[in-house]
Amino acid sequence: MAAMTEKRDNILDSALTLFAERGFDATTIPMIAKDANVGAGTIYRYFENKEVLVNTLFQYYVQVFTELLKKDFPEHHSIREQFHHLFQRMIRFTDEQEHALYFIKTHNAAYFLDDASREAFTDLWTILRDFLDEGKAENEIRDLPTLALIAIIFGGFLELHQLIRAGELERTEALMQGVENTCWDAVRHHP
Amino acid sequence: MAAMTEKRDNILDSALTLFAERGFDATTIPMIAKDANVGAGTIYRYFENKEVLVNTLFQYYVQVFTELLKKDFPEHHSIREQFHHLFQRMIRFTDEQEHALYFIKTHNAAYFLDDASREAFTDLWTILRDFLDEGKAENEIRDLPTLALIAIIFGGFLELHQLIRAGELERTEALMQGVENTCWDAVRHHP
Amino acid sequence: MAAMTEKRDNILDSALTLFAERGFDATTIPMIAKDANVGAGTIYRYFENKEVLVNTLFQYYVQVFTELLKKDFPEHHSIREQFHHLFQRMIRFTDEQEHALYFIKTHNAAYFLDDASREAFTDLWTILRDFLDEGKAENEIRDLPTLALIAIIFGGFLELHQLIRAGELERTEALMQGVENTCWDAVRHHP
Amino acid sequence: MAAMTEKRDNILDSALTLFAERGFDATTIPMIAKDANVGAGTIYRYFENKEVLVNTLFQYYVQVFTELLKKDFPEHHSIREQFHHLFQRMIRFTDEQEHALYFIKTHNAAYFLDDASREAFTDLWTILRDFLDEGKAENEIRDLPTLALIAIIFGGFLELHQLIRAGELERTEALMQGVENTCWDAVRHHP
DNA sequence: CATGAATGAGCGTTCATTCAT
DNA sequence: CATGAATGAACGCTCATTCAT
Repeated sequence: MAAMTEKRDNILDSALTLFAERGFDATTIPMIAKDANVGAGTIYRYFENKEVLVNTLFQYYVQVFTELLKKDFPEHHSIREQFHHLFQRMIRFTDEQEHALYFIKTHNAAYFLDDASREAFTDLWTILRDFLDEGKAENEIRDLPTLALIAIIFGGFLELHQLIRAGELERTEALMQGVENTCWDAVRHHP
Repeated sequence: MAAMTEKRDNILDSALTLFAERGFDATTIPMIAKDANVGAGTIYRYFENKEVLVNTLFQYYVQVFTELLKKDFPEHHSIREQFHHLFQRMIRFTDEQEHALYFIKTHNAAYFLDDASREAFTDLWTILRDFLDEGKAENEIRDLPTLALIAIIFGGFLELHQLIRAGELERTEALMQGVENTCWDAVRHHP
Repeated sequence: MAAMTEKRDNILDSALTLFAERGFDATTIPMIAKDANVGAGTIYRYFENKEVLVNTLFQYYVQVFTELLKKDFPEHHSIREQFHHLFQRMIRFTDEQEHALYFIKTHNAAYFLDDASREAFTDLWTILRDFLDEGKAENEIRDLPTLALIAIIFGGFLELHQLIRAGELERTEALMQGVENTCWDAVRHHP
Repeated sequence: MAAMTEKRDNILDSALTLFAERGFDATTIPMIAKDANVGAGTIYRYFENKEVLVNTLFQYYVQVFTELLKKDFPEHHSIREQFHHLFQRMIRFTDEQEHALYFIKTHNAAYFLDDASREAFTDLWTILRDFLDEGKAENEIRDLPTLALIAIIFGGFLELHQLIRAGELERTEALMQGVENTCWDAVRHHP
């Protein structure tokens, strides 16, 4: 059972790893096929072409990430606690899905992303946007365009994640704690 | 007059934009040629090959940026004033060459960079590292790995810059002022 | 049946003809592909690149020729009979593969030949050299540098072969007989 | 004076040397221009294109060679003396025009030769043809198709010349004497 | 006339995509 | 359905040829 989509999943898994490790342009379809133990032609039974494959992958992991952030969101707790929730989930996502966030980070501005992918990425931002807007209303968050604040937190966090992935920085609890504080100090309202 | 290097400059300009927007691998020589309004072969009169072109470009903008940061650096002023200098120069650099910093950030670890490019990048890196290390020594900057601090500032700032370029955010003096404060609050030591 | 290597053989056949007629440098991959009725990319399924193709071809025909000369060599017969054996086999080789010997002769000193090709050619050379040296030792062959004798026989024979191929001379048994005698009179010791 | 064709001569000289040393395909127009101390465009003032240049060159030297063989031909001497004359002139031509015969030898079957070049080459053979026909009539020359005899002498001689040029054989008087005897023994009538 | 910067066709090669099996 | 051999468009790059100076 479930054999019908097994190949599809293998293809997606292999594609994720290879896109993260080598990038979209340097990853060939035969490479993915070999890693997924399928024929090159088989990939085209599940995905119209290479761009559809990468967009499918991108949207899937952006949605997984989005849902992870949303789930168990401490609606009625303090802004600081909500920030902690979001930040910890971001960290958890990078821990659980070794390649996913790196793939998202390195491909989120790519020329081949379609509207659905860009929209999914925007949805991800919406969570942060709503949170920050609420925080600004409560005077807990700095009065700067919300988009700008997201860019700073997200851009900073992803850049850091990239360094950890590249092995240039060690992922310790202390570091993650420090980064959370850093990002919080960046966006919080300073009296 | 000055027509002798006009084509070379057009090529470099087109290459910068395309490398920044699509990346080195996804940018083809015919694309650059078309954008620069020259024949594909003409590019090879000025640059030995595609890798020499990208390295020339990389070194040029890294050096321009490095010199811009170094010039008039307020050596004996406060860490905050030094931060202000660096941040304003970074803003000025992105204003003057909207693609250059993004190009540098997305290509600084690329497989095709030669020794001169890596060296130039190290020089740039050194300015920021020395500044942050000095700041940490004076207890003015947060005690986090220097690499992490640079990642957060750059990652955040560039993500923002992308939004401005995309027209999603308007570049006002007030915004830039706010972003500088945000980044300062991120990295400064909070007593 | 046997369809699996049909394309490979077509490619080799076309390459042999074109390399012989135009030379390696003037023969393009598209030319070979067109002549072999395959796509240009197909050639690269069978041969890593153009140089591997030409080396494969070279080694193959040098070996075929070498073995043809060696087989049934009348070791203990007279020099004249040995000469007859070698000459008849050379004629047979050109009859069976009209371009092969000319291809070998025009490419045996080429810059793109690899070690295996040079070695194979040396083996071929050795047969003729040993025969002529033995003949000189027995005072049956003219006392001229062995290299010169080989050059004269091969140069003469191939020039003639070209005339036959061009249709300017008819290949009759009498002609071949006459040519063998001519070449023998060229190299034999005249008392 | 004579300045008007000086450039043309320089171009032809450089082309001869380069075609002989590297072959037609591996010689570029800029190479010839540089060696001849003219601009690349200048070559096109004197020769319509690269093929016209190589054909002009080919025809010129084939004619020079042809005339050298014809001049002072010992019409009423013995066949053997006439053969000696022709052979010595062949040798003299290779001595005087270091690159010319090698160029002719390596390019006489090339795909780019036009009708005039092939005709000139045929004219060269005509001298040998008339001589051999006369010799056959006098029963001094072997009874084999004249074309075949020319191929053997000429092919053999040129192949040998190539070895000398390549440095694999030393050009001594004894060798040249031996080669003449070899060729004579090849074509003469053996009673 | 002479030039050489500029061009673009065509090279060797790769790889996304197709389709006969 | 699954495959991988085959394809050909498009890559980076070279160089014969043109033409503004």
